Amino acid sequence: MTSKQNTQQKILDAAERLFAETGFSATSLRQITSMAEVNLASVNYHFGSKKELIQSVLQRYLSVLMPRLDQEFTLLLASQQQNDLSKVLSVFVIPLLELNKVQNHGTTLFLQLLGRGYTDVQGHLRWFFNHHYGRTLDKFVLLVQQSCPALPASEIFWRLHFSLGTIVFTMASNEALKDIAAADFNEIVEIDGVIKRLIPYLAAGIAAPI
Amino acid sequence: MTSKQNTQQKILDAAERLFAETGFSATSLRQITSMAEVNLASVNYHFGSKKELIQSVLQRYLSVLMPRLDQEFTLLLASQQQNDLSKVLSVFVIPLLELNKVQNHGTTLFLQLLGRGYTDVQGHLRWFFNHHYGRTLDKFVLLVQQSCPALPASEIFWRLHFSLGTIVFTMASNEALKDIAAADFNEIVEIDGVIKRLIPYLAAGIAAPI
DNA sequence: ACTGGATTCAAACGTACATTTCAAACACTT
DNA sequence: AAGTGTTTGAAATGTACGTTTGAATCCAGT
Repeated sequence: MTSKQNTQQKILDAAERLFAETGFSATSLRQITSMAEVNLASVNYHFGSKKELIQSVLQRYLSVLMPRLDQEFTLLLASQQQNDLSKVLSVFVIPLLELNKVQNHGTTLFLQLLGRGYTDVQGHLRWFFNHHYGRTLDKFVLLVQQSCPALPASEIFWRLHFSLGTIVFTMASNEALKDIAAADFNEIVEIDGVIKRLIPYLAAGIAAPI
Repeated sequence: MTSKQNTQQKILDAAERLFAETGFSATSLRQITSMAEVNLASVNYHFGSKKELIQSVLQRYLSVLMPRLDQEFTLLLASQQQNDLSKVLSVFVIPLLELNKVQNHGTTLFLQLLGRGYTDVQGHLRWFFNHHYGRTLDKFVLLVQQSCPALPASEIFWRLHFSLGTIVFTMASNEALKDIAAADFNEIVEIDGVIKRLIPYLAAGIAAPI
């Protein structure tokens, strides 16, 4: 039993690193298993298929993050007062940073994986995500609508997708951006620095006058 | 001579559609050549390799767009007055929409391809782009800095990359977003509608208070 | 120590890919 | 109409992939 969990975990650890770095389709099971130092066949033995491995990799983070977010959203919704948009967005910060407890550099890894999930052609991921966590997302949209009563729902729809793009793209190219920032501005930026830079940008964009 | 141009063009037309839809690596030369109704070998004959085909596909748009943008940037820079950020960003609109003259749905196709260029793992594209059009981009960055004198250069760097993410992601998932908007809000949005929705969002985000 | 299910292993399978090859077909000049 | 350089065609090459297989190995319960 211990060796089984060990192998599964070794596969998950190697897979998430490679997936985050180079994307899902561009990462082969052979790369994963040789980094994890396990047999090639063990991926299909333990996870069934590459597709299911991808979902398991994401699930390790989502199962921690999403209930926390759901709890925060519910709390804010119950408060019945109109919440400032920055405050609503800031709700993400702590739960995201706590993913570092799941794994070293967990926050960065998760956000990169999320980005890959949207930019790689992985239709099953979109379904998987909506099916498991659609309810929680609905609460978030409601909160944003409440904090921007002047904006029509359709405008909010577009701006939230713009924002998703900002986050996803930033995280997908996070390594490159960090390198450029270090070279051009002598800035050493960690993931929490990026997140805290994102908040005012997103808040201003979402709440922009029409 | 006519048949040569014909085959090359047929390949380019099919390639750009498939690349935009499913990404560069996920599109095979077999898909391209069978959609274009040409022989498999003709891609390597006319373009040398898949990599060079990708660059040619992008170049068809970039060679029209970038000189136009460069011209506009130079004009704005010469005006010596402090330009409003929205005005700077709006400079993109007409040149982008004129890509529809290059090809049907040229604007959408180009922006989707641009997105793929950043999210697919295609290191050669980043080099290709910077090498050919780095000068023009520098002018744009300068304009943004002039219009946001309160912001430090490093902050502008991050926010411009956030904005690139917004654009690229939006265009990569353009089809899906259009469908959802149509279903949920009875909205029929074309590419120029998306671009015009983007401008205030981006302008507010880039100029947000720190 | 024995047994039976869980796990690992090396090897192979079938498929798809980019690229190469070389002969056939073509277009254009003379 | 012949000849020449350009373009296309069908086939093959070699590589990499995800997945499957069946035997070998491990290990807990008796």
